Amino acid sequence: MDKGVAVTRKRAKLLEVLLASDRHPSVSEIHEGVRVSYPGTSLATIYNTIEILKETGQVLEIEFSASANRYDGRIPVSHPHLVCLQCEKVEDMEGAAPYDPLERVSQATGYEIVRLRTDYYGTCPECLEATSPEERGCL
Amino acid sequence: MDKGVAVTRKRAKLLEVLLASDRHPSVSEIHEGVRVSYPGTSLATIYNTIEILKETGQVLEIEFSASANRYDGRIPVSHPHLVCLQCEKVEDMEGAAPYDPLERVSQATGYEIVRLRTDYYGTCPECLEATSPEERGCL
DNA sequence: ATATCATTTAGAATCATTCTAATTATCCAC
DNA sequence: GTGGATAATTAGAATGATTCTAAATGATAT
Repeated sequence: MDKGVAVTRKRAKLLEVLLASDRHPSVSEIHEGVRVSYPGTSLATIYNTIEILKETGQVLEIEFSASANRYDGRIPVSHPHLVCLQCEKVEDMEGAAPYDPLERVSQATGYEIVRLRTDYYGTCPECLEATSPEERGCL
Repeated sequence: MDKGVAVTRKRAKLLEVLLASDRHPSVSEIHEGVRVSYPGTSLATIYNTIEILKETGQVLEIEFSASANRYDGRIPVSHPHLVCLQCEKVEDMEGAAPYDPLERVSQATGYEIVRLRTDYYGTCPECLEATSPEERGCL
C-alpha cells in the first residue's frame, strides 16, 4: 500500500520554523531552528524535507550561487524580492510594482538598486516534444 | 604608476567567445572556447577575467546554485530570460513583455512556464547608512 | 509480531567557485 | 636593451553548499 508522505514531528517543526520567519532563511538557519526542539536533527533531513516542500509547492526556493539558497514558506509562489548584496538580507518587495524601473524601486524602498533579475522557468518546446506529458507530471 | 587593466590576447579571446555565443555560456564552455586558440589557459584566468568584466558591466551573470552560472555578454544589462529546467538552455525572452503572466509567456514562447523570478539587487538602507559613498564606488 | 515501506542519520562524495603562492609576461624609465 | 615594478597567469589546494550512500531507526497495516 502506498502510505504517501508522513508529517513527522520534525517536518512539522521545520514548516513552523519556515512560517515563523520573514527573513527568507537559509538551510542552516532552518536547521538551527529545528535543532532547538530536536537537537539530533541532521542536515540531510532538512534538505530532504525542503525537497518535498518544493515539490508540493509549499516553499519557494530563491537560488544563489555565491551563498546559500534562501527559502520562502510564507508566500511560496513567484513574487518580487529585494536582495541586499552587502548583508545578504532578502525581503519581499513592497511599495513598488513588479518590473518598475530601478529608480522607482530605489525610491519606494530606500534600497540603492543596481540590478534586476527577471527569469521565467519551465520546459522548452524541444524538451516538451521529447517528453511525454505523464513524465512532466501533467496527467 | 597605475597601469590599469590590460587587454591581453586571452582576455580579448574570452570576450570574443562570449560575444560569439547566444547560448549564455557557462565558465567551462567559455574555457573550452578560449582553449581552442590558447590551449594552456587555466580556469582561474577565466574566472578572473569574468570578474573584471562583471565589475565593468560588460557581462551579466545569471546565477544558478544547482548548476554552473551562465553569462550574457551580448546584453550585459538586466533583461528577462527563459530557462529550461530540463536541458538547462537559457534564452533571451522575446515575444512577451517582462512580467507578463505565465500563461501569456507560455503562449508567446512555446515554453511550458512554471515559475517566474523577479528580484531586485542592491544595497539596503541600513547598509547604505553604515557605508560611505566612496566605499560603494559612487565617487 | 512481522513484514513493509518511509524517515533519519553520519559521513563521504561532488562540483562550482575561490584562494594561494609561485611563475611568467608586460611595460615604463633610464 | 636592462632593471624593476606591476599585472597576469598558473596549478593545485581549499572552501562550502548540496547531494549521495548505505545503514539504522521508526511507523503502520495486517
